[in-house]
Amino acid sequence: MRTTHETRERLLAAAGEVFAARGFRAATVREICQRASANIAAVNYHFGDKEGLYFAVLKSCSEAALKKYPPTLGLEPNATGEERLHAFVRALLFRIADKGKPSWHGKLIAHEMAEPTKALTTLIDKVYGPALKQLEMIVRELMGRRAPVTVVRQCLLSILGQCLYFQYARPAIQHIHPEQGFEPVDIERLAKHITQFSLAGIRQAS
Amino acid sequence: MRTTHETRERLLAAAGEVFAARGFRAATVREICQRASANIAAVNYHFGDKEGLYFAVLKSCSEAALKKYPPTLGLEPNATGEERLHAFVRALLFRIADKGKPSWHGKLIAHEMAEPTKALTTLIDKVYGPALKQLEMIVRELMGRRAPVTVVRQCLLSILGQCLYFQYARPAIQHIHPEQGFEPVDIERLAKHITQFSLAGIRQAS
DNA sequence: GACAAATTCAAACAAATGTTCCAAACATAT
DNA sequence: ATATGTTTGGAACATTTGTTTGAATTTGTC
Repeated sequence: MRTTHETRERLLAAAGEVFAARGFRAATVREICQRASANIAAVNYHFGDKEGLYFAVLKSCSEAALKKYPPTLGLEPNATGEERLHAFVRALLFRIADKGKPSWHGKLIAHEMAEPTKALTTLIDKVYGPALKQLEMIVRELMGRRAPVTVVRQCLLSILGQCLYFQYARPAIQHIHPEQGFEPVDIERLAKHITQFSLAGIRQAS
Repeated sequence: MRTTHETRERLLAAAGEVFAARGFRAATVREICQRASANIAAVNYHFGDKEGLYFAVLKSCSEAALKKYPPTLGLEPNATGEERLHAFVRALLFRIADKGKPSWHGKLIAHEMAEPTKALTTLIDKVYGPALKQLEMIVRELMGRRAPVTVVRQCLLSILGQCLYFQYARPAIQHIHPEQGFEPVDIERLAKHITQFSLAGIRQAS
């Protein structure tokens, strides 16, 4: 039988919104089903239970985010280390600031960090591991072969921290600095700043 | 009547642990009362409702954290901008990495960020506003009077991002880099790195 | 010691929530 | 058209959770 899985898709979409807005625990299957115009029992039928739906959403979102903004966003094959760092930062920021489906991803991850479920480690290994390796190679190239691993790691965390801060502290930032926008123009500016800031930090540490 | 408020204090302590571990919604008053060896009705009697207890914990924790690690931690009155930046970063990191009562604070804030309640804006205005102003003055001093406000703000966010990342992504960091410790020695090293990294970034942006 | 206020306690309540059940509706293949 | 497997619908169930209630107990004051 060729199942169209219409309601399954609708559930996935609705669950993305609700989980992102309320977090796993606070989200109710009733609200999700209502938004999806599905029956209450639909979640259990299609995903086993609420947790199964959550994992499916997480998987779907992270894949969508990485697909829409790959870490090599608009990069020449023979790009320099500086250009590759900029591309990485830019893609990461756009992934965070996106307003469509991938944007749920950021909020879901934020909830995961504050209150990790079993899904977190899986997600890190499968989705973020490769991206992190990539950044590590960029930093290593910028610092030279002789840089100790601990220093490379610290620089890695500094770069990631600057980017992910916007995911973590968005509500606070918008409250303290209401003039800070999150439009594409602002993101571009931000990406340039973080790249320059980090390049200076990296060179100083080399 | 001179009320000793013993159970009130015990509730506050127990609630700190439980709220930090599970977040506001997932925490149950039953578990809190059990840990505090108090009756189920104690929360409502002493704090009105669960939310009242939560606000009280948040207030108590943030005050304790700022008191234990003031932003001027071990600073000479005639310190240089570099020294003051280092002191600020160091205090912030220690506040985050603390294992006692103030450590709950970090996790509570993480939950607030992922899912803001009314308490967040109040907390930002009352507790974090002053500390942020302080960092802004340090950065401004380092960058010189002629630095545009937008650039200062970006550097501010870069510094905060590097520090708060350890609060936000602790579970992920510990999973990816299990060799990264959070002991006082590690924090000192980290504070030095972030300070140097940021100083280079700031000078580059000036 | 007696009285009043404050606190604790056990029990129950009301609302919300994830899940299950089973019949009805639907789609597909023979 | 019939049979079979799949999906949906509505209702009910079992559990959890925050809150309330009213009596019992403790505490402070005179």
